[in-house]
Amino acid sequence: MTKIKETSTIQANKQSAFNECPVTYVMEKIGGYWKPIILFHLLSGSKRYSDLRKAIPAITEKMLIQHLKQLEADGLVMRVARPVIPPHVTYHLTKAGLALKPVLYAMAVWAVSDSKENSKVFARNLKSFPGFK
Amino acid sequence: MTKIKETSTIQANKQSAFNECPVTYVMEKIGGYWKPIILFHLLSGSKRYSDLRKAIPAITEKMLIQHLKQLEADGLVMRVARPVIPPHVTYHLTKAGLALKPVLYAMAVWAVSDSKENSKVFARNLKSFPGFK
DNA sequence: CATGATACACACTTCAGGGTAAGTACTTGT
DNA sequence: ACAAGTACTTACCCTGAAGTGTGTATCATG
Repeated sequence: MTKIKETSTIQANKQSAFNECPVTYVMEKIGGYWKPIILFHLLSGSKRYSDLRKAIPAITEKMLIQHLKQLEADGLVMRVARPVIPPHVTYHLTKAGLALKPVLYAMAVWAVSDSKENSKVFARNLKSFPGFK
Repeated sequence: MTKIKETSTIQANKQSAFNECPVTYVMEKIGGYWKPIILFHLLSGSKRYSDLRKAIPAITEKMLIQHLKQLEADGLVMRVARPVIPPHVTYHLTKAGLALKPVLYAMAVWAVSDSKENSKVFARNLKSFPGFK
C-alpha cells in the first residue's frame, strides 16, 4: 500500500467521511476499478490466483495482487497457500465478504433499472468514455 | 467537469468496467468523497444550495456545485431555480435518486455490522487515517 | 541446461479527482 | 457608497490511485 502523507486535506476529508458516512466506509473497501470485479468472480466460488488473472484479462498482476492484499487486510477474502512447487494459492471470501452479496445485488438492481429508465443519460455517459461512438 | 484525455488506459479500463460491472456503474454515480454525503442530506428532504453548504461545512463551494451538477446530469437530483433576486435555488432528489435509498441503506447496514465484527480491522483502518491515535 | 509455470515484488510514470483562492452579477439594507 | 447575501465560475496546484515494465525463487520437464 502506498504511503500516505500526514499533511493533506484530502486525507483529512477522507477520514471524516469515513467516520461519519457508512457509505464511504463501504466504498473504501469495495471501491476502485477492480475490487468489485474481483469480488464478483469470488462470489461464484473460490479461485486460484492464476484463475483470477485469466478471468480478468485486462487487469495487470500488480493491480490484482494489490487489491487482493487489500481485500485480505480488510477481512473480505482469505488467502490459502499450499506449500508446494510450483506455488498453489487460492482466494476465498470470508463471512464478511459473503455478507456483501446483498449489497452488491442491490447496487446491480439499481444500475439496471437506472440504465433503462435513463437510457439517454446512459448514452451520454457512454460517449464520455473514449472509444465509443 | 474536467477534461478527459482520449489516450488513457485508465479511461479504457473505466469504460469496460462501466460496461461490464453494474457495481462500477453505481459507484461512478455516487462515488467520490462528497456525493454520498450530499445524497444523504437530500434524502431527508429538498434543500437550498446555501442550506447544503451549511449542512456540510467542510465542503468547498467548488466541490458542492461540481457534484450537484454531476448528480443533476446523471438524473439523480433536480435543480429548481426561482427567478428572484437574490437567487433562490433548491435541489431535490429525482425518482432515480430516491430509488437509491435501499442501496445506501444496504451499504450502511453492512458497514455497521462489519465494523462491529471486525473491530480490529476497523481500528487498523482508523490508524491509517492521519490525526488518529 | 534452459525453458516454462506459479505467485508475487519493486521502481518509475501518468493523470484525473480534489483542494485553494479569487472573482462575478444583481439587489437590498444602513 | 458600500457591505452583505446568494449562487455560482474560473485558473492554478497537488496528491494518490492506477498503469508499465522488469526481476525473483523454486522445481519439473524436455
